[in-house]
Amino acid sequence: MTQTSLAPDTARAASTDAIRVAVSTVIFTVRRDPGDGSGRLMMPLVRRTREPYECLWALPGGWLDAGEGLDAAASRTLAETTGLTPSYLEQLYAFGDVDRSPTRVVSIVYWALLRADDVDAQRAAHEAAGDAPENVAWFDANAPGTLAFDHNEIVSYALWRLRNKVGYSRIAHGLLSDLFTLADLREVYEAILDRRLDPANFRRQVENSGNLIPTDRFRTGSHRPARLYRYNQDVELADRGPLSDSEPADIQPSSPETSTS
Amino acid sequence: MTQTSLAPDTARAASTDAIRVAVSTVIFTVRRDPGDGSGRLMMPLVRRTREPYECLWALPGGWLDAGEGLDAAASRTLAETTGLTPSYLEQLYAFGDVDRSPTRVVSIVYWALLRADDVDAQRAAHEAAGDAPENVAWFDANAPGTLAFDHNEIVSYALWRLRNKVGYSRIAHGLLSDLFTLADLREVYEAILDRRLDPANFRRQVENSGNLIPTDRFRTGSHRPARLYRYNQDVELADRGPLSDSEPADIQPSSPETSTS
DNA sequence: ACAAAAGTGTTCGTCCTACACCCATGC
DNA sequence: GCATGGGTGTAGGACGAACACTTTTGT
Repeated sequence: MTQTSLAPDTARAASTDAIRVAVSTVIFTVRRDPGDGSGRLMMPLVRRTREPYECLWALPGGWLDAGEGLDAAASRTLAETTGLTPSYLEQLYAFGDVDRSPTRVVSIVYWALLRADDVDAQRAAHEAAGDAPENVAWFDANAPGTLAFDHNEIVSYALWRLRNKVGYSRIAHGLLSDLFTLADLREVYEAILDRRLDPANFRRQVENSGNLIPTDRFRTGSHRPARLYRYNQDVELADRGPLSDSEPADIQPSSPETSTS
Repeated sequence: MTQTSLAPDTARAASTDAIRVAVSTVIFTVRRDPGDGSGRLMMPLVRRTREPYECLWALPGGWLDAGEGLDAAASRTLAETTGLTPSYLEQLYAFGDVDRSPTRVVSIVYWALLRADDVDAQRAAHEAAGDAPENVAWFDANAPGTLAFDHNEIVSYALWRLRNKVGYSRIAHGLLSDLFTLADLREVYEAILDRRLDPANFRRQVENSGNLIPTDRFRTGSHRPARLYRYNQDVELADRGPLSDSEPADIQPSSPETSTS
């Protein structure tokens, strides 16, 4: 599944019982709602241009190449289909039910985070280069509508994992730019957890966690200026267990080749 | 920081070799040490009978069949290679580095738990039926020696996950029989976490968790009799997220055939 | 009687939560 | 001045760690 608009021509056509391996990614970002000004968790999806599930929206992804690892395949297919390069990438789960696709496909699914300022920057870069990806649209991660394959279930699982992990790791920082106020950070937490947090208690929690380095800069413009903070780079972005040293999920820019057609 | 040690396109192998999908399982049980009487975390491994890594010990597993789901494949290959049927089974991670095997193999790895009383019972049943699995031996999960492929790394990750999960779910119960004392349960926790726990505080914690139902039976034989407890079956064995309702990792007996992939 | 495990009680420190309150800026 | 978000202080409750203590058995 999840061959988005990517060419599956390379796949051997005949053998019906071959098990193919695909890689897909659930990628989140937080965008400020123009309405009430609160942050909303958003997700880019790709419209399918062929059967099965033609015209339905699906997770970005593609086939695993014989010469690339799983992490690399996730980065590559994500860039090819959406033009985006995430700030954080982690494997989510392998989905392999027999009936999840008309042909037998095992999907290694990743989940990723994208910094708010990167969304527009990367899109603008693609616009300028004339290689803007087509068939990509942004959806409310909490209500993406009916998706292709078992992708609704996958998105639910990714959301569950994100909400869990925000409680015991620093992944929320993967959604912010280098400098941010505590209100920015709290907005991300509130978008993920979908509930309001006490500003006073939130401040103390993140200050005591030792992850934040206060700068001497402030953001002005409304009311009392708010201090800007930076991440402590010594601390891991997220707890990934003993696998964290093997491949730290740092993404290389990986020149996105125009291929969405 | 943008450079990740990824195989460049020059390394993309000549033939478009098919990517094969394997399923392996890290299975844990707690056995009482004959020496000091404390519980020890043990793990069955299978000796490889062919290249690569011939004669080295490896995780039980096998190839994914075209007509079976991932969970079913994990149960089947585990039974085929070790003759064991676990009490708990959950997907761990998908390993797919290009160089983790001479041929390109993506391994969907599961981890499983086995009740202490099931180990001997299942082994005795196989002895009687004359289909006792060969090339299977039990190892200390904390020091299994040098294993085939990347299986040392996989075992480390499974141990990390087990130690984490024992803190916020009831998986320890997957290692005990139906009736058990609080000392039995504590012994399991101590074997997993590899440290001693205060009996008094441990008692209150598990009693307040609502997972235990006290029976009116006691275990006698040494010192003051200890009350026997039973699990509250209404509570999930482990927190599996939104996937828990899809396939609750309950194992069907699935006739075990002796083999060693 | 004694040892040892089962089980209870109490104290202390830490962390989260709610909420009152002060501070600094734009208007 | 006044509204608003930034930032501090503080009291109360939940919970875990440490440990003293009582209970009940086998020997």
